[in-house]
Amino acid sequence: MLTIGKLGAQAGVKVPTIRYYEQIGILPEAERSAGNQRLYSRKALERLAFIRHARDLGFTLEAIRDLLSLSDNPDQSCAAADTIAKAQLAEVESRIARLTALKAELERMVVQCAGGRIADCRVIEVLGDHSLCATDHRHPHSAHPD
Amino acid sequence: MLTIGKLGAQAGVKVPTIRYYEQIGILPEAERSAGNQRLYSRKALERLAFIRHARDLGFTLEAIRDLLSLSDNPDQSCAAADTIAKAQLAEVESRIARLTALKAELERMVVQCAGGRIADCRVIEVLGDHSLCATDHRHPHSAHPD
DNA sequence: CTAATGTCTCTAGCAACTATAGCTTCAAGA
DNA sequence: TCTTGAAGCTATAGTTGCTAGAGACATTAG
Repeated sequence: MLTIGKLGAQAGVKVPTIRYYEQIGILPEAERSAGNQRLYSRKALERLAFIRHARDLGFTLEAIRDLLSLSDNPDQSCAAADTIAKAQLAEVESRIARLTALKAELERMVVQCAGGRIADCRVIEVLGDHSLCATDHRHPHSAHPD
Repeated sequence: MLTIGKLGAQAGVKVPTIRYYEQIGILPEAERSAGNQRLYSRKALERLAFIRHARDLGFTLEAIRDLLSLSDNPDQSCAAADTIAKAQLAEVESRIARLTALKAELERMVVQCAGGRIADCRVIEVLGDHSLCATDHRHPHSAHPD
C-alpha cells in the first residue's frame, strides 16, 4: 500500500492533483489508514498512470473519464476508444497548423523590427492592422485552447 | 460610433469578452449613450483588433498589456516589443515541437486500433503502460498550456 | 521524545473567458 | 403610435485543470 506522496512520486503526479482527481470522481475514494491517511493499491497506481499518460497526450479529463469507463468493461468494441483518439488527433493537428501560421507571423515581426523606434516598428503595426497579416485569423474564431 | 454588438462583429470578438476586457482594464471604459449603452469609436475598434490579433498569435493578456503600453507611447526603442515577440516565438516553437511528438504518438495509437475488443485495444493499452510509449512524458511534467 | 516531514480538510485563486438571470433600451414593422 | 423582439445592461457564478495557503493531525527518523 502506498501513501499519497509515494503514489504521486511513482506516477509523476502532484499530491494535490491526486486529491483533486478523487474529488471529481475520476479516481475512486481511497482506503484510509487508522490515522485517516489515504492508502493506494497497485491498481490505483495503474489507473493514475493511465490518467497521467492521457493528460500528457492532451486528452481532457472528460475524454479520460470516457476512456476509463470503456476500459472498465473491456468486452466491447474498440470503436469508441478509437473515435476519442481520432478526435484528439484532429485537434492536435489543428493546433499545430494554427501555431505554424503564428510562428511565421512572429518571425516576420521579429525580422522587421530592426531596433528602431516603436513608431517604425512593425510588431505593433502587424498586430493592429489585419491587412498586414499573413494569416487569416478572422473567420475561424475557434475558442482559444490556451 | 459603434454599439458593442457591432464592435464585436467587426473585430471578431464576442460581446461579453469586450465587457470583460473593459473590466480588467485592457480596454478603456467606453462612452455611454443616453440610455447607458456603450459606444465605441474607430480607435477602440483598432485597439480591440490589436488585442484580438495578439490573442490569436498566442500572446497572453499580460503580454498584450505590455505591448499596448508600448504602443501608447511610441517614442521609445523598439527593443521591448522585440523582446516580447521573441519570447512568444520561442514559446510557440516549443509548443509546436511538443504537439508534433504528441501527434506521432496519437497516430500510432489510432493506426494500431484495428476495431477489435477493448481488451486488445492499443489505445487503452498505450495509455496504461508507459513502456509502450514512444515519447517520454515522464520527467518534464511541464504544466499543460492547454 | 522530539523535531521534521507528510498528510488531512477546506477555502480561495489562476487565466480567459462563458453563461445565466432579470432587467432596460432600442429599432423596425403594423 | 404601439408593440414586439433583439440587443444591451449589471451582477454573479460557472468553466477547466489544477495550484497555493492555512491550520490541524499523523508518521517517522534520530
